[in-house]
Amino acid sequence: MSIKKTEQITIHDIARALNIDSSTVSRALNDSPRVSSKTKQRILEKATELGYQRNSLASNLRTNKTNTIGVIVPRISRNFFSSVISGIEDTAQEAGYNVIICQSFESLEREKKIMETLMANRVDGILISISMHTVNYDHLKPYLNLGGSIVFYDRPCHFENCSSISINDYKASFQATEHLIQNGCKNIVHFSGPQLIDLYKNRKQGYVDALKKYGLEFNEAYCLESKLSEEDGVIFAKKILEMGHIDGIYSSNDTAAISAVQYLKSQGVNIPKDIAVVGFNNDPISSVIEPGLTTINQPDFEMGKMASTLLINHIENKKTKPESKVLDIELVIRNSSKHN
Amino acid sequence: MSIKKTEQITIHDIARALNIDSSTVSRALNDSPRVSSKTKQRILEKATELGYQRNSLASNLRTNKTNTIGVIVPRISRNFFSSVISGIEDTAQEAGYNVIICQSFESLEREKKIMETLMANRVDGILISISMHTVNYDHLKPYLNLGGSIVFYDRPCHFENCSSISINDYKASFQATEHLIQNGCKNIVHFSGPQLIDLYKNRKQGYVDALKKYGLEFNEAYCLESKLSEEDGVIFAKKILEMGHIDGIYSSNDTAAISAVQYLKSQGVNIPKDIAVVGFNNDPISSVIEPGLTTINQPDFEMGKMASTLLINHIENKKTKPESKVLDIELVIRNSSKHN
DNA sequence: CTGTTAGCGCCTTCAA
DNA sequence: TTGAAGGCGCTAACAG
Repeated sequence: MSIKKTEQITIHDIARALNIDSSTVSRALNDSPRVSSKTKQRILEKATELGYQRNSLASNLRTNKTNTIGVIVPRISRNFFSSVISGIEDTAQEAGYNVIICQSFESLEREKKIMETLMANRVDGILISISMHTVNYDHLKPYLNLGGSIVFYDRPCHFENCSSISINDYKASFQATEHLIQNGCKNIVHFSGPQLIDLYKNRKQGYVDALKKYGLEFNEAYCLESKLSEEDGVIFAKKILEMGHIDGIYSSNDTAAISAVQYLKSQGVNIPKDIAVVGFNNDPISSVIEPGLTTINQPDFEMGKMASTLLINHIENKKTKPESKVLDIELVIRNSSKHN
Repeated sequence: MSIKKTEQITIHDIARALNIDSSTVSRALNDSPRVSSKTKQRILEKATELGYQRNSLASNLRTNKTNTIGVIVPRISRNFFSSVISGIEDTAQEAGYNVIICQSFESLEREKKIMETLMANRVDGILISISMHTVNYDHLKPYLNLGGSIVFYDRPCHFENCSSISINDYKASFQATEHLIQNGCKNIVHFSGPQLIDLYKNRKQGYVDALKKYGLEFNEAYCLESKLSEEDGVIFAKKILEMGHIDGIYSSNDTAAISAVQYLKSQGVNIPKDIAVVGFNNDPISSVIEPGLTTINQPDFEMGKMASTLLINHIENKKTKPESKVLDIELVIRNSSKHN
C-alpha cells in the first residue's frame, strides 16, 4: 500500500495530541485495566477523531502472534468443503481468530506454495485437507519446526504428532453397501476415488467387506475409479448399461453419482427401482433435484467446528496431546423430497 | 505463534554465521543486484542450512506493502462466486499477490468486521461484492483514506472513484425475457431478488421493458421477490400453479429456478413445453441434471480475472483512473444435455 | 496509574 | 560491493 506518511495515524500521533506517552495509548487501545477509564475515554475519542487504524502487522510482529489460522482446502466449490469452512469460521471468529482460506486445487505444488506463504505470514495454526497428490509431508515440517500447529481434517493423515479429524469412511461405506444388499441388490458397482488417498482406499474396503459378509462375490471390474472430475458419472453410467445386469450403485464420489443417475434416467432406467443408488453427497441443490437418492450425510459443518476447536486448543495450550477423532455418519434416504 | 526464540532463525543469525552484515543478507534474500553472486550463493546456502523462514510481518511492516489483496464475497458456496475467486487467484498469483477470501454471508455487520481486519492487516487492495444488506458505504471510507484501493465486482456500485465490474444485468434480463416472448410465452413470471440491490432492480427493469416492447401487460403479481434463500423456488412454483395460466418463467435467482423446475416436474408439468424457463445459473451440477433449462451464462471466471487485473493496476499505478466495466452475457440453451 | 526504554525482524538510506 | 545506523508501529518489562 503506497501511502503518504501523513495518512497513517499511529499511536504516537494520538499520544502527542494528548500529551501522554504512546505506551499508555497502546494499553488503552488494548483495553488494559492498567489505564484509568478517564484517559481511556480521552484516548478512544482522539483515536476516532484522528481516524486511527490499528496496524496489526506491527503488533503481530511484536507479540509473535497473529490470531490467524490458515485453512488449506482442495477446492471451495465442493459443497462439503464450503460447509466445513463455515464451521471453521464460526468457531474461529468466536475465539477471536481470523481465517485465511487457500485452495490447493488438488495440486501438491500449490500446496507447497501455500504452506510457504502461510508460514511467512506466521499464522498461528493450519487446518489442512491434503491434496490428492500429496504423498509425503516434507513441506509441512518447516512450519512445525517453527512452532506452528497443524490439524488434518477430512482426509486422515498420520504425521508427527498432529491431530486429525475425519469421518469413519470404512464404516460409512460398509453401511451404504449393506443398505443396498438388504434391499435386494446382487450386483453392486462402486464408484471409487484415487486409491492413493487413504480415504478412498478405506471406502473401497468397506464396500468389499460388506459384500464378503453377505456372501456376494467381489468383482474388480465393478470398481470404477474416478479422478473426481465432473463428467465421470456419465462415463460410468454408460459402462453400467453395457454390463447390463447391475442393480445397485454405491458411489464415494459426490458429483459422479448425480450425473450418473441423470444419465441413467434419460435412458429410461428407473431409479431406484431398476438400479438403487447410495452416494456421498452434501450438495443442497442435488438433494432438491434428486429426491430419490439415498445419501450418506457427512457432518461437514460439525467437522469444521471440531477441527477449529482442536486447533485453537493446540495453539493456546501447547501441552495438548494429539488426537485422532473419527466421526460417524448417517444414511439419509431422501425418498420424499423436501417439498411439502 | 508461541515460539521459543531459538527456533526463529533471522537474517542476523545468517549474518553472524557468515561474518557479514545482516543488510547484505537482506539484499541477497531479495535477490538484489547489489550483492556479488558469490556471497549471494553462500548466503542462500546458509539460509537453507539453518532452516531460515522469512518473516513477512517484519518485511511488510518495513516496506508498507503486503502483496496481498482481500476478496469479500457474499458466500463461497455459490458456484458463481467460487468461479470468480478462481479467476481472481489466477491473476493475482501471477502478479505475485496473495489472496485472502472473506465471506460476508450477506450481512453488513460481518462486512464491517471484515473491512476492519483487512485494513488492520494492511492488504494492498480489496475486491468486494457488497452484501445485499449494504446500503451505504461508510465502512469503506477509512480504508480508502488509508490509501487502499477498492474494486467492486458483480454487484455494481458507484462510490468515490472506485472501479467496478459487473455484467449488463439489464440487457441480460431483457434478452432472457425477449427469448421467452419470441417462443410464444404470454404470461411470464419473474423470480426477482432484493430490490435494494441495484443488480436485481436492473434485472427487473429489463424484464419490464421487454414486456413493454412486445406489448405485453406488466403485472406486479408476476414478480416473485426472493431473499435468495434455498427453498424459495418451491414456494414460487406453488404460486405459479395456483395462478394457473403461466407459460414462462424468467428467474434472476440461481437456485430458485432449479427447485421450481423440479417441483413443477414432480407435479406433472412439462418443462419447457408447458412452461418455459430461463434463469441465471452457473452451477455445473444443475446443468447436468436439468438439461432442458435455458440459462444465462455469466462470465464468472473472466470477471474474476478482470477485477483482479484492474485492482492490481490501481495498486501499482495509483494514477489509473476509475473504470466501470460492464460485461455482456450470452443465452445458452441447454436443449441437449452434455451427454454425448 | 503512567512514563521510560528497548526491541520484534526486516529494509534502506548513507557512507565507505 | 558491503557495513553502519536508524526506524517501520507496536508492546512489554521495569520503574516510578
